[in-house]
Amino acid sequence: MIGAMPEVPSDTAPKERRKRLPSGERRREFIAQAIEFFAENGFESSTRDLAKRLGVTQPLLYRYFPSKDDLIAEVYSAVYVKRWKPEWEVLLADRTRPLADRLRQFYREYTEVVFTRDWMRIFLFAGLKGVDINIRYMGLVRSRILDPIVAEARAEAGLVDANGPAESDFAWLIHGGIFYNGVRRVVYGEADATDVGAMIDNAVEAMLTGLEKMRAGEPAPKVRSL
Amino acid sequence: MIGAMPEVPSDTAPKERRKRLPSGERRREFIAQAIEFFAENGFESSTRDLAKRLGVTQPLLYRYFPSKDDLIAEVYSAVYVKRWKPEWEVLLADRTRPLADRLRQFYREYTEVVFTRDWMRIFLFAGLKGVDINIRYMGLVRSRILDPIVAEARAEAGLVDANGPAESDFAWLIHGGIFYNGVRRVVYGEADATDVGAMIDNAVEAMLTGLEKMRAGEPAPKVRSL
DNA sequence: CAATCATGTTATCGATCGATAAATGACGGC
DNA sequence: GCCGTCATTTATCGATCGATAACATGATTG
Repeated sequence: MIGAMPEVPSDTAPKERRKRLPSGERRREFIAQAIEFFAENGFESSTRDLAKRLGVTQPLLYRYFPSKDDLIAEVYSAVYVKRWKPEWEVLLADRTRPLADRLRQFYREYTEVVFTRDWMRIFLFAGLKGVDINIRYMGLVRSRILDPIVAEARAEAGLVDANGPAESDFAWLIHGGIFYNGVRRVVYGEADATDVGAMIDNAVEAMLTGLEKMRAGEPAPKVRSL
Repeated sequence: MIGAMPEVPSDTAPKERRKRLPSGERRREFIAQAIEFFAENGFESSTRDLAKRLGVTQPLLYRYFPSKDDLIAEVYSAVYVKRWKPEWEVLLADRTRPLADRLRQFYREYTEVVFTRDWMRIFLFAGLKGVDINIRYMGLVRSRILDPIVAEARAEAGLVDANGPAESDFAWLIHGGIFYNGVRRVVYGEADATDVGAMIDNAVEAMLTGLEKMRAGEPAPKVRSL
């Protein structure tokens, strides 16, 4: 049946009839499309629908991935690991600039990655599925982002000792507020009109003033760096 | 087969062998258990597993609900509608008390409802499923909670005109931060150790000071109420 | 041009899904 | 104590799921 009617074989088009891609290229295409597919429809969607979207047959997926779960693991890796920018940690630690500047730039870059439909939805799907990768990711956010922010804020105020747990919690509060703004935008389709940059500016200011107030009850700094 | 071995009919126990509950009572039990079941396993879980948890057979569900989607709709209603407390709106508008007090009490009561495993997970599952009920719920939060908060803050400062969109956005930021704290607690199992009350107190203070700063650039109030 | 091998498809299995029809059995009214 | 009503179970249907085996085909190489 299929193939009997050649459905207008456009000679100009790349003639991408239906076959023969090199292994690596095909695999990359599978993962890239699987990200969007699972982000949109959830991980419980069928491999047949994914194959249909890819324009191949379903068993072909199993030539590239041993099981559906292995494909999903590749999706996780592509989204979580490969979109994390190590330069963020460098940026946050750059004491030649005021911390407020660094935070504004960081959250602009961070939201550019995270405030996307596939990142957000895959994060939420994975979280509800109970996979450990989300917990590890939040550990990364704490250790590489939030704790450094608190430390930088203390350093800018002339304090050198360790962070208190309350400060870390407050940084989580603002960070979570920013993140949830992305959830509202991307998952619920709200807040499109409002400006991300303005939201970030207000959030950064609230974070810094909140951290400052939180340090008010502490003893005066013994060493002033500047 | 079943019934041939009475599997130790404990005479002391309520002898809940396997049958005959009045219709209304059975229906309520189904919905109550379906909330926990779907919250834990997602809405794509099978009706057979739900029936097993309930100790009944799967077709019995279809005598009480026309379809699985109808049962899910009942779950939504039970979680979203019936756990919303109208007195929250009264509390927030009670101008005999300082706004900070009202906010601290409100968020303590609100998180008592929302920071539960089934509420949180059903909210997130429903959001990813794309059902409109979540969008309507967030409209409720804005109109009954956040906009009133902004209005109360302006009133306490002696302003009487309408809210600006930036203030509403900032209220969403802090509210989202509180909500996301619940996600971390309930969904990801983090932050159990830290105190919810302390987090709320810091969040309320940040919200009020943030709103105050946001009004700083505006013209002076023409009418002072007190 | 024929042999080879990796890519891709066809066909199909066993399990599980939501849902329906028919049989069963517990309980109250008489 | 029988009887009918209605809650509940047994049995089953058609669709869909992940996965596997067997077959087909295009490209490469000698």
